[in-house]
Amino acid sequence: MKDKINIINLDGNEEPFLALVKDTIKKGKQALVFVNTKRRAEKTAETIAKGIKLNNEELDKISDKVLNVLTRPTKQCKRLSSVVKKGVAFHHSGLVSKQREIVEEEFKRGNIKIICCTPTLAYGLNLPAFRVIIRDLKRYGYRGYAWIPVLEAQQMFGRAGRPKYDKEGEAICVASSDNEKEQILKKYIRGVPEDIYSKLAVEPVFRTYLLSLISANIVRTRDGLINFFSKTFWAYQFKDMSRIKNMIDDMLSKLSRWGFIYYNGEDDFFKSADILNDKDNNEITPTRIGRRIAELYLDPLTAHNILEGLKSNSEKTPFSIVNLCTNTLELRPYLRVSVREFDEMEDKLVEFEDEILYKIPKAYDDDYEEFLGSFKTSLMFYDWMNEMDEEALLEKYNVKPGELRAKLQILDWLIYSCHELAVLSGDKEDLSTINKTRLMLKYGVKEELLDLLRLKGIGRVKARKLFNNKIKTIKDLKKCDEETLGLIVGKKLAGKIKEQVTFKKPTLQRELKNEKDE
DNA sequence: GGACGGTGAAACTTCAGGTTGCCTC
DNA sequence: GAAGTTTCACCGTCC
Repeated sequence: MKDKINIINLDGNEEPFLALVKDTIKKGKQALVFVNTKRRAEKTAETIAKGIKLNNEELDKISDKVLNVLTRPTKQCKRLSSVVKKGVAFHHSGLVSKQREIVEEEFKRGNIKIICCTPTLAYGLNLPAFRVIIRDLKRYGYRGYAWIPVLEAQQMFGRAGRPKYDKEGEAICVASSDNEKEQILKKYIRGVPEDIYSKLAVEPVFRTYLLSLISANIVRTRDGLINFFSKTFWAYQFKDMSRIKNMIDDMLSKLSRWGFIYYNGEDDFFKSADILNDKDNNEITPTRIGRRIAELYLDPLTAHNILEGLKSNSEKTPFSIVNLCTNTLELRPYLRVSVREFDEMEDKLVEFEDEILYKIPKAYDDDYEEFLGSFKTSLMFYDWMNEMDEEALLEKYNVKPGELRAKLQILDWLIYSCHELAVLSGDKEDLSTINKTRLMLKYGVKEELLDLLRLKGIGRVKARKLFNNKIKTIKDLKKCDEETLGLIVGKKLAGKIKEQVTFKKPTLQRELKNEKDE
């Protein structure tokens, strides 16, 4: 297909993107509007919803569905629900996954006409529209406010034109001045995409792959590893094989020092690899822990730090486990600690100091700010475990429901990994605290509610209700008559609960079941 | 005189996303 | 860079 480039000059008072959106709907087509922040995605969706006349029963139903995805709708749920009524939606990582699914599905079905989104929708998903409007080609990043990469813009352009429905598609960049128009033409239309670089050179990626190659029995000697990496795109691009060899040696040495690999013929598992470098073809074997780390897809450094933390003499508490697992690369980026919060964080730090299982950096250290960020993130998890109201928690930490869920999911995986590491390192003492912590996080409850949560149909809210009515255990539930129970949790659920406690023994299996978003 | 509320300017803050990861009846 | 949020000075009103 041949690309056609047109420049449209819009005049009038209306915002250009609004005029474009209205035109799309008039044509009976759909559009994606790309913007540079989550907030802007929501605001733009609201502006569009106000500016168009679209409403039908089907949309009312979808709006309702979107509103009631969580037990209690958050501000964001209400906002999304109200724009969906008009056939408009916003889409970004802050949405709960169920809501994202609904928005995508209903766009495919043609019910939702316009989606205002961040780049989430440019990747992976097959969500083509007749028209793609790129409202923002600049975004705040590590280099300040700057143009987005050409590759990314092209990825967005590529969403336009639906193979089955349209012969062609339109990708429209919005410029705010003549000068900007020229820049956009030069960079994105006539320009060349950026080079692609191998990610293998990034240390966490490199060490993870190195361990998994050994662990999966793909390569078992130093020579073999060098040979393997010499054939990668990284080596092709990087060219300097001697530096790559050094990196491999350094990493092997670390992995063996951490006890994740050993060299055959050596009885000391922890002997440093650099002593053994001359034995190029000496077989490298993963230790049991090393193999498990690779299976868990954990970064070996994370695993090492968790193991060191577990070795600490301090007593393990739910907070200390959460904090240990939060202070990892996997949970980055951490929440930001603003200047205003600095003092508050330091006060909290004094309060929780004894529960931190690793060395706290000094205030003048380079990594102190990063540490405070991870500390703040663990405080958010701690509030969640202490049953803080979800809306209040989102507000306090300035996060969106989807982001909280995503972070909780990663933490769950890390705490499971922590459990596995504790088992393999023979640390039986801490297992029950680790398991307990994982459950408290899964349901967002204090320890005292865990017994009640073994039953189906009871979540954090109902369990708290029962507990506050002095029904604290399964035993209490057995004693309580169905009528009284019905007054607390509703008639229907009371019956179900009674059935569970009378006939079946509640299983703990439910506890670790995947219950998405709730 | 002092407490209080409203107003607007100035200062400050924030800003995308993420493969696939483990367990499971 | 832009939009939203917080802070603060200033002013008028009321008791």
